[in-house]
Amino acid sequence: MNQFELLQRFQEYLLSGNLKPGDKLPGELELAEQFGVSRGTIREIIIHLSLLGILERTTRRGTFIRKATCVDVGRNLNFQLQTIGCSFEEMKATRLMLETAQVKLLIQFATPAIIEELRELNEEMALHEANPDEADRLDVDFHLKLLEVCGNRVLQVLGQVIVLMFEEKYRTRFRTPEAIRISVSNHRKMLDAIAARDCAALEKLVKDHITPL
Amino acid sequence: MNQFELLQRFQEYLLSGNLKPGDKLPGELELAEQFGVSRGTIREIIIHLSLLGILERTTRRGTFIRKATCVDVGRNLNFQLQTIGCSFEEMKATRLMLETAQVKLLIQFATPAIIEELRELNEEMALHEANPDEADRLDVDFHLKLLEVCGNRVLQVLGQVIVLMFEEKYRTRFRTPEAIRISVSNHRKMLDAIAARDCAALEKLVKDHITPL
DNA sequence: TATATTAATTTGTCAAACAAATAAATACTA
DNA sequence: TAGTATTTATTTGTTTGACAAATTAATATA
Repeated sequence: MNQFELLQRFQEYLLSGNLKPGDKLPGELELAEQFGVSRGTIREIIIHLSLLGILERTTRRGTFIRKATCVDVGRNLNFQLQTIGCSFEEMKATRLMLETAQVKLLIQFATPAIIEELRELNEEMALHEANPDEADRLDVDFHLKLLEVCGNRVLQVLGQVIVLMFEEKYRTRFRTPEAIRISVSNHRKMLDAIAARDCAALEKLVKDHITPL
Repeated sequence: MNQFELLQRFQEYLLSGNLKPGDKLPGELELAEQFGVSRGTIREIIIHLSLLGILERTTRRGTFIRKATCVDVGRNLNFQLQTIGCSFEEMKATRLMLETAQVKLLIQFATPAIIEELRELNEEMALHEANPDEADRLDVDFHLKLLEVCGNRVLQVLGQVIVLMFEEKYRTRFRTPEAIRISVSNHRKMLDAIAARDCAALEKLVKDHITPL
């Protein structure tokens, strides 16, 4: 039995085990015995799933089921895409496409409370126009929050992948206070359009926000 | 140094190493020394990346850079999304979104030669309406080919992930000869619309193709 | 020079060991 | 008896060593 088969069996064990986030798995030795391999071998599988964010290992306490977040999934996918080698233009076009697709969902699902939350995030970003790193982080948070609001976890994962890739590539480009100011301003307009449930306006704003990058 | 940090360092090592698919990595012992850990520890990282499809391990020959295919990415992502618990409806909505976004690109990039190639794929599928497995495979091929034509690798990967996830879920659903016949027929109409460079028609066909699933 | 043999390399797998810290069990005291 | 302190067992994190098996490199031989 090779590693891929063992992983397959372990994944089935996880999916069919009525296991909830927070549940504790048996110890490594017990699992090893259960799957008929040594501790080291089953450890490699456990660690793989842990690095994927599906399991959580607490030292000297055990292995637990973890509720993998979309961020984890996105982070992994991001690295895999990087190994494939995609251009900035391709990323940009895809981002525009994804965010255009978000427009209708945002207008449908963004409650006033959510809009307020987004405004706060954006205004916090406005305070850091002299600190590109922090502004970048808040910009990512802003867009991840937008994705969360859409209520589609598949879209959310794909969108997060793009946002994370973008941030990683974008870090190397110039990030002047003025550019940050423009971003914040664009976000404000977008939030206004969402609040006004103005689909067409939001679509145009999204386009104008991404195209100049 | 924990495993996540080690993984990070190893990923940076891979990305910054001018390494091409097929290149051989140093042996496990050498890598262990290089990263200041034991063989078992670095092994766990290597195996993780191997299970992700980024590295390829050939027994008694060594570890090699692998050109991770979209299939690998899709396989992993599929499991991760399952652990998150994405619904079929979420997948369907995302697929509709992605394929709608493809419309313009298809009309722009699909040369007569490519359209002919797609027609052949589709007609081969028509021959297998009594064989759901084979028809499924050809259906996947058809959609993967469509994605390839769009000329955007990011979109391509995201689209492939969805198509592959779809196929995995869809396999469990009924696949009657009639359903396959309808799919083939839809594909024919789509190809006609592409050949005619009729954006609106294609968009509608895509929607009608996915919505009933 | 070409071939055959030998040696070195490398992964796949297991076993054993120890540190460190937690959790459980036990003993002790008021 | 109840609460606390101590001891023991458990469990992960990590390293080391070992061996099989097969490939690759080096060497010896014809």
